[in-house]
Order: sequence, then C-alpha cells, then structure tokens
Amino acid sequence: METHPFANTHLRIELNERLYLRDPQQTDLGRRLMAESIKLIDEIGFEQFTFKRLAIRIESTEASLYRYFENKHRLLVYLVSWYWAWLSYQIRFHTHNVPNPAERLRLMLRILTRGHQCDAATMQVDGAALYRIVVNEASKAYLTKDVDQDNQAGLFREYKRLAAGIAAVVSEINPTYPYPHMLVSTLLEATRKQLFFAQHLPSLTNSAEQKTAEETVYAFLENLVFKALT
Amino acid sequence: METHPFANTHLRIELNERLYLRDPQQTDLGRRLMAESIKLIDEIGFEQFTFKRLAIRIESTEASLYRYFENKHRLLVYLVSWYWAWLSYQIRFHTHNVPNPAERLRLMLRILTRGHQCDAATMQVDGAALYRIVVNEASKAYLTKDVDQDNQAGLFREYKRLAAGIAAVVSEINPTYPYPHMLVSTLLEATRKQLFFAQHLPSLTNSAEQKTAEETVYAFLENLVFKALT
DNA sequence: CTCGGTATGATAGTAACACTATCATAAACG
DNA sequence: CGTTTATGATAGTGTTACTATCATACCGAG
Repeated sequence: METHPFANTHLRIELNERLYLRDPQQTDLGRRLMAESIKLIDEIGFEQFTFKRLAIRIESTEASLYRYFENKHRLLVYLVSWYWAWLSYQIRFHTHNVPNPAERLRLMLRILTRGHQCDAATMQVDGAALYRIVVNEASKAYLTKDVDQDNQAGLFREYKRLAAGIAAVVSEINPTYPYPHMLVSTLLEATRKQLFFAQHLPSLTNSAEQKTAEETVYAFLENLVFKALT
Repeated sequence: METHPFANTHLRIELNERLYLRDPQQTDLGRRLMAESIKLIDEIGFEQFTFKRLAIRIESTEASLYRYFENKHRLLVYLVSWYWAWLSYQIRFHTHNVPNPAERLRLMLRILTRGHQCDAATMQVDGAALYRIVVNEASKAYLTKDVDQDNQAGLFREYKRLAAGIAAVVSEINPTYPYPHMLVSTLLEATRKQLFFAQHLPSLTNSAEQKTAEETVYAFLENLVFKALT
C-alpha cells in the first residue's frame, strides 16, 4: 500500500472520499469516465463540457455518470486532485535520495514545469491532456462561492499537502525566510499561469526565441525563488 | 473629453468598444447595470449570476441587458477591464511626480494591494465589491477556450497595458533583469491569489497575527520583487 | 408640432443544461 | 440460488442563455 516497486504495478492514488460519490478508480466505467473526461475537457474546455456529451462519447448515460460525481465541478476537483497527488508521488520518487535541499527544490521545480511527462502507463489517462487541464482549469476548482465548504470537506487536501511538502524544503534551505508558504503557493500558481500566458498572452511573458516556454518558466522561477531565499 | 481637472468631474474611463454592444457608461440603465451587477456578482458569485436575476434586481428586463453585453462573460471582462483601467489611472496619479523608480514600484505595490480604496465618488460603483470580484473572478475572464479570439479582439488590453507600465519601472530599476514581464504578471496574479488564499485557504499563506492580510501580502511581494531585482 | 430615430419594456419562445426519479436487467458474489 | 450492485433506458423538471417581435415613450431636427 505504501510503495509500488514494480513499474507495471498500478499506482494507487488515494483521494478524499468526499470528492466522489462512487470511486471511479474501482470500476471499468469509472476509469473510462476519468480517461475520456480528461480528453473531452481538454478538447472543448470545462464550460462547454457536460455529462451528457461525455455519456455519448463513452456510450453510457448521463444518469450513470451522475452516480460517480455530484456534478462536473466535483469531477474537475477530482481530476485536479488526482494530478496533485500524482505530482507529489513523482516528487517523492525523484527526490527522496537527494540530500541537498537546494538541489531537491530545483528538482521539484523541474518536475513542476514538466508536469506533462506523466508516464502513460500510470493509468490509462492522457498525461499531457491532464496537465493542460491543470494549467487551464485548475483555478476554477477553488474560485467558487463554495470554497470554504469545499475546503472544510477536505477537497483541496492534495494541493495543500503538495504545497506543504515544498514549503518544508524552502524552510530547510533558509529557516529564517518569513514567507515559505506564500512563496510556494505563488510558485505553484505562477508555474501554471506563466505557461498559460506563454501560450495565449505572450506579452505578459519574456519568451526567448531559442528556448521552450517550459525552460524559460523554469529559469524564471529558479531565479525568483533562490534570490528570495538568500 | 481628454482631461478632467476637477475632482468632481466624472472620471471618464475609455474602454475597448468591442467589450460591449452598447456603452453602459452612456445611459442611465447602463450605469445601473454596472453598479448593480458588481453588487450582485459579489454577493452570489459569477456562476450563480444571471442577466435574469440582475434584470429583476434593477427592475428592467433580460432583453434590455442583452443590448449592452453579449453575455455575462463579456460583462465580467468589461468590469475587470474597468478596474484595471481605473487602477492604471490611480497609479499614474499617485506616482507621476515620484522620481525614484524603486519608490515608484513600492507605491504601485501599495496601490495594488489596497485596490479596494476606490474613491466612491469615481463612479456610482462599489469599489470594495469590485475589488472582491477582481480577486475572486478575474481569472475567469481569460481562462476560456476563447482566450485567443478575445485577446485578438483586444479585450485584455487594459490588463496588458497595466502590466507593461509596471514592467517599464522594473526595467528602470534593473535594466539587466531578464524577466521583467514574467515578474510583473506573476506579481499581479500573486496579489489577488494571496489575498484569496488568506481569506479561504490560509494554510497556503503566512498570516501574521497582528497584521492584516494586505500588509502581509505587501511585505511578501516587496521582499520578493526587490530581491529578484538585486 | 410633427416626424423619425433611439432606448426600453413586455412577452414569448427555443434549445440546451443540470439535474432527479423510476424501472428494467445483467453480472457478480455469497 | 437468491440477492446485492452496477449499469442502462427513459422520462421529466426547472433553469439558463439566449433571440425575436412588437409596443411605447422620449428626444431632437426640421
């Protein structure tokens, strides 16, 4: 339950039960729901996405899908949480034997900005599409009138857990830095926003001709964070 | 039409014509639309907000409101743009005779984090409510599948203009800093996000007991930006 | 004072959306 | 073998996001 040493073994991601009505990872329909909703949301955007459309796509029915999630908003929170949990796992996996905290933080930044390299084997999910959803739609998960309720129900646990993990490293690098949590949440948000801007509002970024957006964002964030910590 | 030297004179904020179908600042109904939509969106949130509800509230009709804005998304973009334009004006007004660029940037940060102190006289709009809308909903203005179209139509001009203005000061402080635009857009986004987190997801921030959220966010951002520029 | 445009209101209608309920059925499990 | 359990099929409801049409009230020009 703790570790899965074999590549082939399915990585079991445990999420807050209150995110769903029925666990989509337990059943065939649930897994199709997840895999296809990721593709569909990526294609048409979250506002255009409906359970009806998804049902047609996976040749199921609206009613069946509503048995898994109360509504599409909960599904979004679920998908995003799943991504954060997966990212936490990736980070743990790639940094657990790196003793230098600065080096560990750099590795985390790398993983954050290259979040799409989800090994396809992990689940049947399209990692690149899920990453695009996180970039484009993740903010909508908490920018609602229900934030406080949702938060109390623990729906943002995975995000907060990830942030706390990174903040710990920040404090390890510089224990006197007064804003580790703010720095980390700014970091997490900025990663996505800058990638979004690079694609859609380039005047808000500094895109270098010869570099990819990810590399530029990484360089910017590395510079920002380590200067803040000195 | 160009300048209004008297305090009592209504500040005329010129926005991209493509933001609206009919200029809401020109008519009585338009101004009521603006003022009341701000209050209503603030109260119930953008997803719950409908033209129908607003029409009932201002004792008009749905059809009449649709003559001003294509849909509620355009209205949101308009309101947010209005805020950015107003903020640009505030910044120009308060910094035009400050020679030191570092001091100017600090003033800008102050104005950004205290954006709610909209002098009520400016329009009939509720400045505090509009600021809350900017914090809670502004991201939704561009996080859509239509970003590129909307951007091409110039709907985000005010935001980009504001960012460019601040970026110029950043470059004035340190002309060799390689990421002025990224720093500024990160700054603008982080301001809102951190205020949101302080209110709803405090574990993502470092809230000091004796300080207000605005002061803490200001201190954090000032530290972050000036360290980045040294 | 009349004429013509302009802003608004009143009313109606439509397609899609966001569900909820009920009943049938087939597989899985004990 | 009987009973849960998951799914499908179908129907229905209230709301949303518009669009269309027509009436009316006002306002400025001739």
